[in-house]
Amino acid sequence: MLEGAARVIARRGVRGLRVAELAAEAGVSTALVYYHFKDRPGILRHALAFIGDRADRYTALAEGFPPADPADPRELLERTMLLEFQDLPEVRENSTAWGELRAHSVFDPELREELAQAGTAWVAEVAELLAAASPAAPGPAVGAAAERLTALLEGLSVRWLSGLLPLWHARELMREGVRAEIDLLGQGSSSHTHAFD
Amino acid sequence: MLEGAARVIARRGVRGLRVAELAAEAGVSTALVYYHFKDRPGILRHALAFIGDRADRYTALAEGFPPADPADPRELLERTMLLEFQDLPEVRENSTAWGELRAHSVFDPELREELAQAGTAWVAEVAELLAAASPAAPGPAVGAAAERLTALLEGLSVRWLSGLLPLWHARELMREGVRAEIDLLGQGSSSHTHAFD
DNA sequence: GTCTATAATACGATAGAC
DNA sequence: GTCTATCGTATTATAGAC
Repeated sequence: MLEGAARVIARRGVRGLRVAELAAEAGVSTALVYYHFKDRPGILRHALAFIGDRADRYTALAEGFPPADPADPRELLERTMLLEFQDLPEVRENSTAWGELRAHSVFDPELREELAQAGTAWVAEVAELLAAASPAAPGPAVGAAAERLTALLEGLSVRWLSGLLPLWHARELMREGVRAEIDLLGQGSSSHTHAFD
Repeated sequence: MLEGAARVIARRGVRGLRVAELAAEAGVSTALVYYHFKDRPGILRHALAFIGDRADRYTALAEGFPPADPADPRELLERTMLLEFQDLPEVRENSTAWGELRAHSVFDPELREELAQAGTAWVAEVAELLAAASPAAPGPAVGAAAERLTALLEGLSVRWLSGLLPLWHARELMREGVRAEIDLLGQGSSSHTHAFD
């Protein structure tokens, strides 16, 4: 039933989700949906949690996998970021639903808390990978790079999912972005501090 | 009336837009709204065009303005990108509405065409500024950098608007992003070409 | 062009049987 | 736990007068 909710959100968006459609998708009555989730916001809450868990699950895949496990940390980071850009139903569905929840949170303060938590954890994870790839870099610079990379990922993801950017191109831009940030971190902490504004 | 539509979209989102609310906002009856825009999709179409125009108008502001007009092209680019990150009602409203239309386009193919056009123009504009800031850089590299910077802007914008990122921080990350891409372009086109994947 | 109804329907939610 | 039936309301859209 939660899978059904994720599927419907990915197909219609958060506000496009109709309880009747979700019920049909899961092959049950609307009454049963309400029995389990109480009301519409309840559906959204559970779906959000489910989608978040599922994303964690396949993010964990980047570690422990085929070519070169303990290998180059830069490649591990690159692989992790590229996990979001795959034309597999589950990934596409998850990316779409997650992006929609993110976009929706602009208008729905209730969604923000859980989203903020997940978002912070995700940025921290990227920062950790980044730090491994560039051990000499100062903490704040790594944090900023992680925020930029995750924001870039989200921007590219929307373009891919709305068909504005072909998958291969999104992947290439993401890869180059990772390299750019790592280069920048490696380049050392000279000049680039500015106090104005 | 179009101002009203933009305002309501910024407040409730595309799918949260209610014809009655828009009518109230503009101080007219719902019937009059339908008289002018035909139906709900019509409202969206016109609102989208209006919001796009308004964005163009204030993007043009970055050129011809106070400190140092013919100055450093890098600073011009930086200023242009930062125009989206201002806590002024009109800017916030426009950013919110535009972001929402972008997000909504994932689910609504009809919105894509006009959105794609505006998006392409915007990327091209950034590419031009980028080329001016780094004249020696090869065209494709400049194009890629422009796509990354605009995608980064969009990702940061969503985070700012949903309260996940304070304005000053979004601005700082954007500024550093611009510098990173320009540095990268300046650094020359050595190594960074990859044929795998 | 602009209004006051009002029709038509879509949608969330619940009651009550099994 | 699960269903069928249905209620109440919110929302889009139109008719018809001014």
